[in-house]
Parts: sequence; structure tokens; C-alpha cells
Amino acid sequence: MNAEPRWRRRKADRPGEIVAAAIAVFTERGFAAARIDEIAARAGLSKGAIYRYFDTKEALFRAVVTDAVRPNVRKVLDTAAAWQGGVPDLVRMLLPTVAGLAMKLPVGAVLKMVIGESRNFPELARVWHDEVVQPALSLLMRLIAEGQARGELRPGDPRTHAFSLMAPMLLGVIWRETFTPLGAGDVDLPAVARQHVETVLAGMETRR
Amino acid sequence: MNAEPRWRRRKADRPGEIVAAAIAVFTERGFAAARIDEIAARAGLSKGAIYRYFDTKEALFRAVVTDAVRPNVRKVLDTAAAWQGGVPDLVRMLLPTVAGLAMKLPVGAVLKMVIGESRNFPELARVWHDEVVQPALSLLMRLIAEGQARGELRPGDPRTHAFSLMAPMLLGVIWRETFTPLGAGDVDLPAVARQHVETVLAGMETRR
Amino acid sequence: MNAEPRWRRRKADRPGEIVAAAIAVFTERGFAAARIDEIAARAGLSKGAIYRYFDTKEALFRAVVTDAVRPNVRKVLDTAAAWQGGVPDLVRMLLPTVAGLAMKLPVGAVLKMVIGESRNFPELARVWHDEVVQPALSLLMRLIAEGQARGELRPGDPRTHAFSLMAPMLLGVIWRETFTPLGAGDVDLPAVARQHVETVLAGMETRR
Amino acid sequence: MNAEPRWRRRKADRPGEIVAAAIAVFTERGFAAARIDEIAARAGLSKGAIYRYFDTKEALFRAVVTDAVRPNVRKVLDTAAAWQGGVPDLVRMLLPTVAGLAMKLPVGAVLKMVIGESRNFPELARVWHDEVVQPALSLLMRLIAEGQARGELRPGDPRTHAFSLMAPMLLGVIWRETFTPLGAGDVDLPAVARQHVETVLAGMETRR
DNA sequence: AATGAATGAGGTTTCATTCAT
DNA sequence: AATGAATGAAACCTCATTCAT
Repeated sequence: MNAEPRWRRRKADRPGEIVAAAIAVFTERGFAAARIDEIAARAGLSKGAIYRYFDTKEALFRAVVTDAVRPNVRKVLDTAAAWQGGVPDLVRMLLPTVAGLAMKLPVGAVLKMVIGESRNFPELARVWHDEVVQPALSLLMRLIAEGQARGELRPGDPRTHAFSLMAPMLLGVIWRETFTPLGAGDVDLPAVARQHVETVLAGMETRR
Repeated sequence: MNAEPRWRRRKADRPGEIVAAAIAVFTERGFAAARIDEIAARAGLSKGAIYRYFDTKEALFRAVVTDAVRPNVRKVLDTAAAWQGGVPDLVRMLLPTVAGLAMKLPVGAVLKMVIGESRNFPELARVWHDEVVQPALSLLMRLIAEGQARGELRPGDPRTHAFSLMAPMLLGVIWRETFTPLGAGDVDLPAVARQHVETVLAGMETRR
Repeated sequence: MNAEPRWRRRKADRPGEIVAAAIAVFTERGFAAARIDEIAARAGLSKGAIYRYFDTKEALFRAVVTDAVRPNVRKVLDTAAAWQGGVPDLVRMLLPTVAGLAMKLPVGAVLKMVIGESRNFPELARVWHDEVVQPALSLLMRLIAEGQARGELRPGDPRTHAFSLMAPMLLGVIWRETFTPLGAGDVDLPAVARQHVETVLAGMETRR
Repeated sequence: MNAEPRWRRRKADRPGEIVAAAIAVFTERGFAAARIDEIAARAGLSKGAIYRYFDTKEALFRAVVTDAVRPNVRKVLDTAAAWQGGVPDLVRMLLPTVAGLAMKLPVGAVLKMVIGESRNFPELARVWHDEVVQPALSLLMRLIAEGQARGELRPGDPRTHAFSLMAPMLLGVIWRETFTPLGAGDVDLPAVARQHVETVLAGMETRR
């Protein structure tokens, strides 16, 4: 009689589908303005079904924030940790790679939310700090210190040097989320990465 | 008995007091979680009185975001526009100045909100873009192009160069709002400014 | 592989098992706070299976309230109806018997629910009235009237006399459900029965 | 233009009006089935206004249970504590008084709820135990012990004697709430009190 | 000009019930 | 006969906004 069943069983796929829908809605509206209704609709579910997989709106938000980036960060860090050559060349490789990732993953939107909701969800900011920011920063600082010890890089506080290296990439990511949708010029992250890395390395390397 | 009605006191100050209270609450809680009740209480008023000065919560939010920074930006821009010497020296002066301002004004908190609410309040992001970001960026780009024309600075896309120069300051501001409250190490903005400006200028200047 | 489908096991027992689980959950939580999920879990079934045996939560509730006591009441009433000796001695036997039953059956908990839900489920209160309360009361009233006719008992409204006889037992049952779990002293129902029956019979019997 | 204002200020009267409406709805439906909407409507208010006076539905429920009886209990206990004559005569006065109060106050309905919700709101059962039941029981037990010491009353556990005295009154109250609305015969509490007190005293007094 | 009681729309969450498997 | 994913109708509670005082 009725051609279309009201719903179909898909338990295994559901969490992923819900998180995908939630990423879209949360990043578009922010935590508070996101409505469970809309997430459910985009996931092709009823509101109540969401609660089979996530106990609260906050739990869903946490899942979004943690799932969105963690896997990709590992990959980058592992590559860097396994690097054999000199520090400057590693940096030359690393920044464009990160720029490429940032272009295709929802990093920017999630980062925006982590920043925006850090007061209301300190734990999420902590997750990002502990799993994304701190590891990346530590790795960079260690590499810079090594480069300085080997005489490849000029002296200076390694943490600040790391800021000098990474900041334009992150700012570009935020820019693309915040100002580009308004009609402000887009940012070509890989291009920025290429030019910036050369500029800053020229200022950091001992011989050129 | 009391001949003086209690609200005769101040009058013209009210809007400013309300905005001041609103800055505190909005930056502490974000737009959605901020309650008019609390803003009113901090302004020493009743909830209803707020509506005599601002039609809606959004209007108050707009006032906060617009008023919070505009005046200070002008000052910096005017100083820079009036600069007579070479571009590198201007930059050497500018970054620490900005760093100092960012330490005492609520720029970071408001910037965080502008970023976080940019999807829900595009006009606010636009205000910031048009009144803060774009003017500063334009000025910097013009200066850089001039420096390049005069042979003081190496070639390269001026906009990216501007990013290379400013990004660590802005990222530091955001960091202090997002991660420092969690116990992550603080960022000494003026120190970052001093080291970064020398590093990046060493990579930008033609002769050193 | 597994030739035996898992639900082939029992079959006829199911309703009884469900009611048993439901008694536990309903008496622990009350009607509204009882969740079908929990009843199903305790019965070793899934939620959906419950609906094969009971159309609604209310239907299950009705089954609980009706089944919980009916069989036991019959026994007591039959014993009393078959009594051959004098009324006072019957009462001396009856009250401790009832007290003993009340100690091991969930009468108290179910009585509590019948009382608590009587407005929302008048029919259940009616079942209890018609099948438990009224028969017992009628029997007692008839016996008392007979005793008065034979000169064994003093005059007075038989219904009130029946109240005088039975009330402490019922109140004790309720007390044990309501106040004892809070740490209030327990009630030794049989002991109360023994003392009360002697006190009240001393006031009812014509010669002592 | 508009003859009737949408609402009128009546802050001081509100809590009482709300509790009165809540008593009606809670006692009619029980805690879970009572809807704030209906309480508000009966109090002539909107749903939201309730929350200006009571933080949660539970808080309102607590207010109902505590407010409904406390004042009246005090009065009875004080009268009894000030009694000068013999114990039997005090009891002869006390029971009809209690019966009269129970006829005009919502004691029965509230008692029913305390019993029905004791598992979900143990603290309310405790309030009733501590403020109503225990004081009354203690007083009675003390009076009975005094009567026994003076030789007016026969020996026996005072607590059980107190049960023997009071139980029919309480049971009558519950009966009137549970079975009378169904068409079962009403209980004339004062009449029950008069006959019961004589019956039971005849069994308790040493000389008659 | 100011108050704060009252409104009412809207959101999250729960859970009895249904139904594809 | 059984499962449990999915539905959808409430219900509680919040809070920006209004308006009688």
C-alpha cells in the first residue's frame, strides 16, 4: 500500500550521520542558536531519535568538537615527528600541508566555535588545547630548539618563534570563516603559507 | 520625605553605563547566554529600564561591539597615517603599541564574540571588518607597497606580508581569551611583539 | 547455525513474568514514574515485546493491581465464611492472619498505589473496593451483627465497629510503606494485631 | 480603549493564590499528572508567572504539602498539651475535634499524596512524619503512659494503644478520598469518632 | 524615568507507542 | 514471537519583551 516506509533501520551509520548534520548546524549557528530540530531534520531523523545516540545537546556538541579534528591532527604530528632532514625544510613542507588540510576540513568552523564557546564549555577548549594546540606547539618548539642548537636557526624564544610561524595560517582559517562570507576577499591559504614560510624563515635562518 | 526621586540622579550617563555593564556580561557569557537581567543588575538598573535605551537585546549587542573598539582604532590609524620615517621603523613602533592596547582594552573578548557570532550577526562582523580590520590592513598594505617601491622591503604579496606581520598579535589576543583561563601558559603580548617584529623584518628587509 | 530461536523458550509464562516485573517497578516508582523500559528489562524482555501482551501501560497497571491481591483475599474470606465458633474468637484468629499475609505480600505497596492513583484510575479503586474492601467489610459487618444478635457483642453501628477492628492493621501496612523507609520505627504488625484485638474486644464484648 | 488590562499587579497575594490553585490540581491529579498550565490557569496567571514564585514544580509541590496542614496541627497539639483533666476525657474530646478538622480541611487529599509520592519525594513524607505524625503520636503515647501510671488505663504498649485510638480516623479520611467518590458509602467521621472512642476506651480503661 | 510582575513563544528532553526487520 | 530504532506528542522551564503602576 504505502511505498515508502516511515523510517529505515540504520543503527550503525546513525551516529556518524548525526554528527555530520550537527557539524553543519553548529558551525552555521553556534551552539546556542543551533536547534536539535534542525540537526534531526538534516540527519533525516525525528528530534527524539537524536537522544538515542546523544544524551544531551551538550554531549552532541562535544562529539562534534572532538570528532571533527582529532584524527587529522595525529596524521600531521606523526609525519612531522618522523622527519629526518633539517628543521627549515620540515617547516617548508609542514605549513602548506596544514594549509591544504584546512581548506577541505571543517577546522575553521569548529575552531571558531571552540573560541566562541570557550567560556561556556571550557572542557572543549581544553580538549582542543590538549589534543591539537599544545602537541603542535610542543613539536614546533622542540624542532626550533633543535634547529637553534644545530646552528640552523637564530636565537630567540622558541614559543614566540612558533607563533611567528603558525599564526598567519590560523588567522587565515578564522578569516575565511568570519569575513569571507561577508564578501571580504578570500584568503588563499596555500599561497599565504608559501610566501609566509619563506619570509619568516629568511628572518630565522642563520645563513641564506 | 525624600524629595529627590531616585532616578533623577544621572541621566545622560545611562547609555554608557549600560553598555559598560553589557560589555562585561556579553564578553563573559557570549551573546546567547547573557541575560538582560544580569546586565541590568550590573548597571544598577531594573530590567525594564534597559528597554528605554535599547530596543532589543540585539541592539544592545550591536552597541557593545561597535562602541568597544572604534575609538581606539582611530587613534592607532591616525598615528600610523601621520608617520614620516621608513616603513620598517613604523612597524617596529606599531606592533608593541597595539600589543599594549590589547592588554588593557577588552579587544580580545569582543573579537572572540565577533568571531563566534559572525554567522548570526553578519553586520557586526562587517562593522569590525569595515572599521577595524580593513582600515588597518589597507594601511599596512599601502605602507608595505611603499616600502617595496622604495627598495626597503623585498617583493611579495603585500596582503600576505601584512598577515605575516600582524597575525601573531591577533592570535595572542585570542589565545589569552581562550586558553589562558584554562591554565595554559599566558602570552606576553609585548614580548611577542618585540621578537616577532625583528624576526619578520629580518626576512622582509632588503639589507640588514 | 542456531536452530532454536531464542524466544521459543517459555511462552505461556510470559504474562505472569511481566506482571511480576511490573509489580516490582510500579510499587517502587508509582505509576507515572515507572518506565516500560525498566519493566521489560526486569522481565528479561525488550520493550516492544511487552505490547504483545498488554496494549498500554495502563492495561499493565490494571493487571498488576487486580492480580496482586485477589487470590489471597479469597482465601481469607473463605476461611472466615466457614468459621463455626463465636465471633470474638474468629476475630482473634483473623487479625493475626491478615497481619501475617501483609508482611509477606506486596499488599502495602499496591494499596499505596491504589490510594495514590485513585483519582486517575477510579476503576482500579473500584476493583479494590469491590473485590477486596467491600467483601471483607461486609463479612465483618455480618459477623458483628450476628454477634450482637447473640448477645456476644455490645450494640453499635457494625460498620464503625468493623473500622475499629481493622483500621490499625491497614494503617500499619501503609505506615510500613511510607514512613519506615525514612528511618521511622518499624511496625510489628502481628504484635499490633495481638494487642489491638484484645483491647478492642474488651470494649466490644458484653462480658469479660 | 481597552477596558480590561491584561493583568493586574498583586504580588503579595500571588503565592497564596498559587498554592491554593496548586492544592486543587495536585490533589485532583497527583504530582506527576498535574500540569503547571492548569495550576496557572486556575490561579488566573500564565504558566511563566508561576516560576516567579516557585523555582520548580517540585518546589511548588513542597509548598503545598507543607502549607496545607502545618498550622492546623499546631493548634490541636497545643490544646492537647494544655489539657488538665484525665486522659480518657481528653481522648473523648480530641478525636471528634480531629474528625471535625478533617472534614473541612484538605488533609485527606494531601495525606493521600504524601502516601502516594513518598517514594519519589521522601522529604515530604519526612515533613509529614516529623511535623504531623510523630508529634501527635508522641503526645498520645505520653498521655497513655501517664494514664497507665495513674491507673486509669490498662497496661499495653503505648504506641500500639495510640494506633488503636487513631487508626479509624485516619482510615476514614483516606476512605473518603479514595472510595467515596466512586459511590461507595460516605464515612461520617465525627460519628465514627464518637462510637470508636467509647468502644476502645471501654477496652482500655481500668474501671467502668 | 523607572520598576518588576506578567506574558508567551520557543527550546530541550522524556517516553509510551509503533513498526520494519 | 521478539527486537529496538524511530516517532511525536507532551511537559517543564527560560527569558526577551511588554506594560500597569
